[in-house]
Amino acid sequence: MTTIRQIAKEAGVSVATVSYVLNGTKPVTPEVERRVRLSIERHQYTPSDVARSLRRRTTSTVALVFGDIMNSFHVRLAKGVEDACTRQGYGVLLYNHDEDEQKELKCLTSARQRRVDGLVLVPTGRNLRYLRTLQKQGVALVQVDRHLEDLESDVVEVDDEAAMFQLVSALRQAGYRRIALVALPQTTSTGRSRVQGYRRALGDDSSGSKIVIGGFTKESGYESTGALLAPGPGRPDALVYSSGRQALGGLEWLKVHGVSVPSQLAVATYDDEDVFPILSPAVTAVENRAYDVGQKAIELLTWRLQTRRTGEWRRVLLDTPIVVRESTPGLPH
Amino acid sequence: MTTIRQIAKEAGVSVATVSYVLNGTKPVTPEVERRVRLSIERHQYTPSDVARSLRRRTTSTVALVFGDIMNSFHVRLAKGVEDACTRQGYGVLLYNHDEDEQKELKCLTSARQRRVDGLVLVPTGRNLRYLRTLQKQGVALVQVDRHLEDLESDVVEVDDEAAMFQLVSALRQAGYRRIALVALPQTTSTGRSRVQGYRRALGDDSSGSKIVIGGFTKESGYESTGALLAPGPGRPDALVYSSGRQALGGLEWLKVHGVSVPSQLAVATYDDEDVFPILSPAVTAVENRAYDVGQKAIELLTWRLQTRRTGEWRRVLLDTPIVVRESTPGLPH
DNA sequence: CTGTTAGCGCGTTCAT
DNA sequence: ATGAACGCGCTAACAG
Repeated sequence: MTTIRQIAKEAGVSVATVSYVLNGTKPVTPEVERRVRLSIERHQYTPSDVARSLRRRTTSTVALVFGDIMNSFHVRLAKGVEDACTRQGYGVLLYNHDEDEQKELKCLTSARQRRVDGLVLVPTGRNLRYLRTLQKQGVALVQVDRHLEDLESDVVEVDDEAAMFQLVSALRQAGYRRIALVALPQTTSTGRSRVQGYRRALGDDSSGSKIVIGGFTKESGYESTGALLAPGPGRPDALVYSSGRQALGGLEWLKVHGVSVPSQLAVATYDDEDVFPILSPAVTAVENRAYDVGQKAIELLTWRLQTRRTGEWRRVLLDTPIVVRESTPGLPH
Repeated sequence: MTTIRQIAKEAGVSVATVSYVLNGTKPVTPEVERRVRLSIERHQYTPSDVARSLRRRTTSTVALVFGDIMNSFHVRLAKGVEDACTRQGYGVLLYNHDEDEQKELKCLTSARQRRVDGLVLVPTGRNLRYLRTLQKQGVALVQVDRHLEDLESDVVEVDDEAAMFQLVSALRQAGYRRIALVALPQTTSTGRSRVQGYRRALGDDSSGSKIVIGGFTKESGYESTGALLAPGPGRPDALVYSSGRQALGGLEWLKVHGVSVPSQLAVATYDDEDVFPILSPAVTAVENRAYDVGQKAIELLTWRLQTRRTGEWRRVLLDTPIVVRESTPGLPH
């Protein structure tokens, strides 16, 4: 592979000069520049980013670490991050931790070893210590979608509590009385906020309250639905899912077991999967602004990297409109 | 940031020794090893992959370049690639080209500059020359999902022609007579194969044949459906989409315009989006084995990288079962 | 055998 | 416009 020295030799100049031409760092005689460019062209020469990174002590790379790219929230997040990074000249290294603390640590280790400049993380377990050393070493960290209580960093989230409160309140006002919730694991801030919003909306009247803790997968939605709709008294008249994946699984259960939506049961969910509009009935959902979250995260990240400042952490809370559709008759549009 | 020299100094040995301990390259006295490890531990030292890459002339990184991660095929592909790469110790750099030739070139340029070892590419336009120089420079290239006719490389694809042939044949045997097709742009091998399969299945009887060339987006599916179902004679009794995105858009059109599936119109599509089972009616689809494609691609890639062989290109063709559901009454399961 | 010295890989940047 | 040091880890050749 061609190196800067070969270009220099062929153009009859020093390597420094070639570097100046390449980066426009210092003025260069037109004639010399011409010769250099010619040689570069002839060899299809491209400077090595790895050598460059070594010298500059930055890699222009950010790691994107989250649970599972098959999750619609994460896909959009990835797209938002990717678009923003491309605009800013950053590369994106992709890591899935599958909501497993061990795997997450491996991702973080690898990212550090690769000397990424920044880290966009949907944190799982408590790899606190490690994240802190990362920060100390100058890696810019942005937590997205959820955050660890004991870790100071920039954070970009959606206002989960408010959205869930709004959704459940609207259901109550529409006359639903036994509103059940499929929650997320309470180990995540997101999971907790959504339950809080639900509780606050129900207020003192927790008679119809019913919560099952589900997971992040379609399968967990399927099972949780079965658990909530077990025959017996106090069968729910409305079901709220905490994630799009859960809802997809849940809808499958309902379809298989012949529960008709919305006549027998109203359904609403977090995360606006892009099929919800075309389902029959179309599903009411809390819009997930994952794309915006990704964009914003990179915005904060690049600001940190450019200013090299630390402290005064920012927390961005995006509000999330509810899109009312056919699965919840009675809700105001 | 800690360097190998600081570790060496603190442990009272030379940098070479530390390197040997790190990589197990040469045997080292237990006592010395202990001291080195202790110092490494104390400083949370991790060797820099960028320095390592510079020296080793490999980056243990592959670039994944495709149209748009929002596409279900690409998501699964990404997951397959990611899983396989993680197992093999490779990092994954993510690039979207949005089916735009210019952007694709930028992705490729960036990937080259970063000195990735390999490239998993869903090729768009004809950046042939550039891809060839990449190959000459030792970058392992695998084309996936589609391929450029004039570019020799390893290829992993799905047997599009066969799948479409099978699907349309089955529709004919079930009694459908006016089977319309929403195709993909004919600039891609995939787009062409799917049309070929369709044509071959119809045989001489092209009377009911009707093709509209759509794009890669949901929106294009929406519009194409409108075009095919314009009032008039010879209205199709079955509609086949060439991609999951198209189908999602198309189903929205059908829902909006009150066309009832399957009583007025049968629908089948390529790409098994994971909501198809829960739609009403559930949609018949050609399973997309994107995850397997990704796995296989990395398998070929790492083989190339390890053996450093070139030539004798392999082409892997995965077969894709058809999953018959409710949207196509009469089809055998 | 164990450990050291020295220089490489490639681009950047400061002093000349 | 140039020479040379530098960033950081690897490894061939060499010494004890």
